[in-house]
Amino acid sequence: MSANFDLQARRILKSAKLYCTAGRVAVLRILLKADKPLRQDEIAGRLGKKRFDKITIYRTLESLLEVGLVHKAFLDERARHFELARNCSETQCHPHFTCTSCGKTHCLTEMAIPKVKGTHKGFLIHRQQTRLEGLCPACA
Amino acid sequence: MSANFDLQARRILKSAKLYCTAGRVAVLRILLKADKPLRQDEIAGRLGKKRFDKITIYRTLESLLEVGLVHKAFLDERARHFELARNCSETQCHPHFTCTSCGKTHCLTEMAIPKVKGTHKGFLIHRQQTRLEGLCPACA
DNA sequence: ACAAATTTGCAACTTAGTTGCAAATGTATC
DNA sequence: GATACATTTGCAACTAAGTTGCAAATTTGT
Repeated sequence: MSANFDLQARRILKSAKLYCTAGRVAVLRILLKADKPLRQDEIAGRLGKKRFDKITIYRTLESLLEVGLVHKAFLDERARHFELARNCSETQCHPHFTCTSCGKTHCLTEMAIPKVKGTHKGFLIHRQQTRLEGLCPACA
Repeated sequence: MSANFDLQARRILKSAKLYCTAGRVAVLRILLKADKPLRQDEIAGRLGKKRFDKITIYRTLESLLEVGLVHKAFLDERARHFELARNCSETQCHPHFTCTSCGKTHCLTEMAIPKVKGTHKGFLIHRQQTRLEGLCPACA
């Protein structure tokens, strides 16, 4: 299982034409296993004894962003959150739901958000992201 | 005109049962005149010679947030952006559009975003915010 | 004008993220 | 697997954004 994620991470990096380094494999592995957007320090925490400098983690995320493998999530928090660009179309990312009671964030990957049409008063819309707030099943 | 904004700001503060202080009037005035979400330092810049400590500005925004007069905008920037809760319904804020070419952000106040229905797999959705990306009229 | 409640400013601090550069690692080629 | 070149890494020092605690100042209701 563990090895599988590693292999998958390596394949992904290779096909994105990125140098396949220990740090990148480790970060990508964590993102592959994650079910929600993570902050730099959360990623660092999940690295366990494989320690990488925070700047390395930031730069890895930056590289993954550049090739479109990773997206930033827009949450009501000070730190940036990153996640694999999964369950996303070219024009729309899956919505993120944050519970106003417990504060936890969930990816609503199966939810269909109506898309806005391509142009509006001269604005050419390429991408759409939705943030939802309310009560999660545990708090409702 | 100037005086009108002041009066308006005072009235708003009064009806929100907030202490009507010079700092709050000044910040609210700026938000009333603004056509897009502003950062703390942008507000400070627009205060001109009326100087207030940044913490005062932050706390003012915090007070206005608490009574629902102000919202945070979700943009791809490090600093938080605040705007008056205008052109917003209880359940949905107007979308923010950021141009990927010039970087400017616009409020698309007249745009109707389809609302997600109330509940989804146990998630009770109260509020929805949309972020759009693409090319603005000037860059398209 | 007074007392109580609230807000303000300051200085010091935390947290998130960035810079520059030399050392280390990865990749392609022989 | 050694070489040369390109890219990435780690460090230390830094910037930017936002927060804290508290005493002094301001606002409000009476």
